[in-house]
Amino acid sequence: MEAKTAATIFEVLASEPRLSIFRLLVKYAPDGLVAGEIARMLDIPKTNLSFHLKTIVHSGLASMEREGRNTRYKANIPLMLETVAYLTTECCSGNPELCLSFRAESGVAPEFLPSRCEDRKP
Amino acid sequence: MEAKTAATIFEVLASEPRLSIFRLLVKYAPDGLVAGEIARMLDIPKTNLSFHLKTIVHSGLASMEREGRNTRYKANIPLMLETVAYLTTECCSGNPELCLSFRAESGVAPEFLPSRCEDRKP
DNA sequence: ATGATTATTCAATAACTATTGAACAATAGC
DNA sequence: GCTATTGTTCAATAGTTATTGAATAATCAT
Repeated sequence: MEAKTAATIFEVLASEPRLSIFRLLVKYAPDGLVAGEIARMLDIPKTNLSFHLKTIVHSGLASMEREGRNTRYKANIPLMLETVAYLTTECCSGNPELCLSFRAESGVAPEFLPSRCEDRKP
Repeated sequence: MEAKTAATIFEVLASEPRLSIFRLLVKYAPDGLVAGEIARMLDIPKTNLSFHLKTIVHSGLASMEREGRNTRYKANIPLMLETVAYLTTECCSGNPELCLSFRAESGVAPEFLPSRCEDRKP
């Protein structure tokens, strides 16, 4: 993943309304939700919701498709995983042993941490 | 990690200059770099660099310490790992099987993907 | 002390992002 | 065809973030 792409994705996740929208889409994956449902669930005015959804779709983190008069939005989970991988790669590149030692100290449960980045091949 | 904290961190990573700075600090972990070195390496005016470094430090993604007339900045790798964990959790919450299947299909090498999120306990 | 080096703060401006109500377009049901 | 429903686009405004040069502070070397 290129840095520019990554920055665009982080820009989406950097706004609280957008992060909420995305989390909701992940929760309702793989079917997703239509705009009206999102607006109701998060209590965001529809016009502002459209604005944010446009940004999210533009980043690639969600897809949209028309369904009659509704528009259905679905989270792009592979792209989210690629983003996770990007951050992990940043961590490991050049510093595998560091990554390993920090993982051991961090208070985060092991099953939520990236695995085996310290084993990767150069 | 709270959503608000995550949003702050994503805000840091959402700007290209800041993402470059952070990547550089990760690359030079654990010793970090002093401001002047960063400015030279990335060709960012020092006054603008200060501005961005302040944001990064405020988010917690880097620490700063004076060294004579230099200021040394170091990446906070554990916080980056927590952020990775947060994204992973978002992905998996409610959808472990989905996460698993997408991981299998994704073109990303397994050692760069979050592991065993599908095994986590509720 | 003086001058050179390093980095931050300040102030001004530029650029961008968010929010909202009103207008508009498209579809569905009668 | 009309009306209600669903969503998007537009325009105006508000708010926030980025960038820069000039001024300032702190340290080091002589």
